[in-house]
Amino acid sequence: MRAAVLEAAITELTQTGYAALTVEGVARRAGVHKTTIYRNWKDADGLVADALASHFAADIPIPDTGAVESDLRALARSLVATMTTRTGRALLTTVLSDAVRIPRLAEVKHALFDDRFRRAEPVVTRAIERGELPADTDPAELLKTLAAPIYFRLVFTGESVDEATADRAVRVALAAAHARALPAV
Amino acid sequence: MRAAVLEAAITELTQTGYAALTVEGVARRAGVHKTTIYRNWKDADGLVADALASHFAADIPIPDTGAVESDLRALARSLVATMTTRTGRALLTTVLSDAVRIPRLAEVKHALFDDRFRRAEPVVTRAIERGELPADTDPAELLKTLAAPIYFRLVFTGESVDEATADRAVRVALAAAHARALPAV
Amino acid sequence: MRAAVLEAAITELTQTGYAALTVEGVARRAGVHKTTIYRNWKDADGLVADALASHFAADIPIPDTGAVESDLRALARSLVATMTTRTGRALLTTVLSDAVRIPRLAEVKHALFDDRFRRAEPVVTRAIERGELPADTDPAELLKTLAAPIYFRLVFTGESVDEATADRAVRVALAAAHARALPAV
Amino acid sequence: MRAAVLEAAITELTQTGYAALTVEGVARRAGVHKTTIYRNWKDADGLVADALASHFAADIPIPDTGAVESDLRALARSLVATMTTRTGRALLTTVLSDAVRIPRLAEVKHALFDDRFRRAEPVVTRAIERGELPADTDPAELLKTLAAPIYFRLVFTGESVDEATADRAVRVALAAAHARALPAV
DNA sequence: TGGTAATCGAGACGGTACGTCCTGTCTTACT
DNA sequence: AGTAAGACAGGACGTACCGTCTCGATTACCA
Repeated sequence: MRAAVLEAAITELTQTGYAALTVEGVARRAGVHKTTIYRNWKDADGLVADALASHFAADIPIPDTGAVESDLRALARSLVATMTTRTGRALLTTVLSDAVRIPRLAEVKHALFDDRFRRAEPVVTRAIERGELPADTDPAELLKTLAAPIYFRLVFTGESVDEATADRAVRVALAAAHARALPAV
Repeated sequence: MRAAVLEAAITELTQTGYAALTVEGVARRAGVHKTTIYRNWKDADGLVADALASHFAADIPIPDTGAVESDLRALARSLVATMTTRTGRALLTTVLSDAVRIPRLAEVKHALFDDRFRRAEPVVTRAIERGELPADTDPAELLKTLAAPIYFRLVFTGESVDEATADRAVRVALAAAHARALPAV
Repeated sequence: MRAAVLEAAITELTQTGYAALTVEGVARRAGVHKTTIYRNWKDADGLVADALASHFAADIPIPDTGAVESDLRALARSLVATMTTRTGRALLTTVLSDAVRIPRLAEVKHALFDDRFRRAEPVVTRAIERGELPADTDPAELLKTLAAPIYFRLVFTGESVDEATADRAVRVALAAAHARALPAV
Repeated sequence: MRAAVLEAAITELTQTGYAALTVEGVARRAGVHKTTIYRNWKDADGLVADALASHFAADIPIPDTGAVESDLRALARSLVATMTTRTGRALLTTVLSDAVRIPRLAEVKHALFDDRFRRAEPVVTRAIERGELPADTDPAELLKTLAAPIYFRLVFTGESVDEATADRAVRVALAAAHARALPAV
């Protein structure tokens, strides 16, 4: 039952959007009574948070190719792949819509974005150990510089986002990392 | 009347958020009847779009200090200043909430981001003419690289965003611009 | 203009009924602006009252055939003819709907029903003078007895009302008039 | 709940009339939410029809005194008693207001008038069996002749209606019934 | 003939009610 | 004990009219 409801929630989310999602709609789609949902989740928000969390729970693999550039490229491309699906877009708009006000959504956002970066940090530390990056490189910072333009294009400008975008992000991030060691421009 | 409604909409937006905004609520706050709003705007969305547009209508000044770095710094800092107010944050999340589905919001988003960048392009072209940046630098691309990490922090990670963030963005953008002329890392 | 509005009101009355009649609807149909109606009539009720009064203003002829039975028959048949038209029915339901509460409608009712009887009284008094009816016959009473079953069928039972109904009403009224002179049954 | 709503509807009907009755008003008075009314009744009309039906549900007793005159007198007087209360008058005008257009009201009218007459027919048939009335007397016809002047005065002329009116109606009805056996006047 | 007044169309406004959809709580009955 | 079913109070939706108002534009009349 729980699974059916969560899946129905994801479907509604992708089809009608977060704003138009209703508990009754999810219940109908899941073939379940409204009260059943209210028994298991506090809100529509709680339900959506759970649905998103369980749907995106599958860990993304942390690449280890031996070279920082290909590692970063793999990371960036997997990010692009995740977020250009219909569901990925739904996730984005949902989480951006009102996460500030809805604690459960903020948690999901944290889990899906911040944690993802933290888990990828070894990619950077390994590169530092290999001497590919300056010793004082901040892994979190570099990864944000990597992700930022991708998310920016996804969310703000309507531009198409593809592997080329990912690769360009890698170049920018590496350039910035190397530049950090140089005197300010 | 129109002004009162738009202002009330902005207030509701900052206080209760986009999802919880109701036409009746705005009408109450503006001291206006619901039907008056429906006479002038098709939707709650249309109203919100108008409110956002009018709120951000004040043109940001395009700096021209004679040096690309200080120009970019001025741009980045003014962006940070705009978006770190309570209202700025609220409006930012509103615009992002479901612009995919709501054409009027998409228009506002376009006006708010794309147009803003276009108006700032002279900053980059002047720098190219002065020889501060490689001749093949893409102005739009550089400006996106500048804005991306700021918006990214504002929207995704809960980190504080301040002038230091702005300055760091300038460094990254310039590093990336110069690196474009070099062979790929 | 006045004429166009009154005519439009009658049309609306017959087509959509008194309850569903709106000032705006009448204005639309009359090709006139709403305010014009409000300038000339206090209410929808006032408008309807005027419309009915002017439409039914045409006096019914008072017959004088020389014999009470044919006089009454003419009266009854003209009543049937008036009230079985589409407009006549509209008049009936309008006037019955809420005349108690709406003074202007009560006036119209008075004008259209009571006065009509008063004008017909000579028919009875002439019959009394001719010796066709007992000297103590109450003209108003007799005419009400004549009209009552016709209106009753029109308004209460859905039965068809035609000339036969009119003639039957004449028989009953005359029987009652003659019986008045006899000892109570 | 149902009872509270129906009672509230009757009260609104007597106080403000059919035209001015609103679903929200009834809901307010009944201490019930608007949607509850819409769940149980299709329309304001349906609600009113139900309210009227339940209010007049109390069967009028069919008299059997052994003599036609006193039987008819009892019938006529009970009719007068029912319809001269404030509520009775209000409900009468409601039923007549627009029954042509509103099927539910037509049903109620049918139940209120036709059925009531049908139930009273034994009064007449017994009188025929006793030889008090001609064998070919049409019971329905006689009862209509009895009721017509009472309703006529109630609805059209503003005259007071009392027991004397009832008794006069009895005399007229009996005179007409006897006259039927005689050659036409 | 030119100004004044009346009359009109046009449409905005605050307001009431419409009938619908959804919320979140509750009770009942099944299983 | 958990569920389907569904009633309920409540809030908001977007629409149709209400009756009032202000604003020109058009007449028409009179000075």
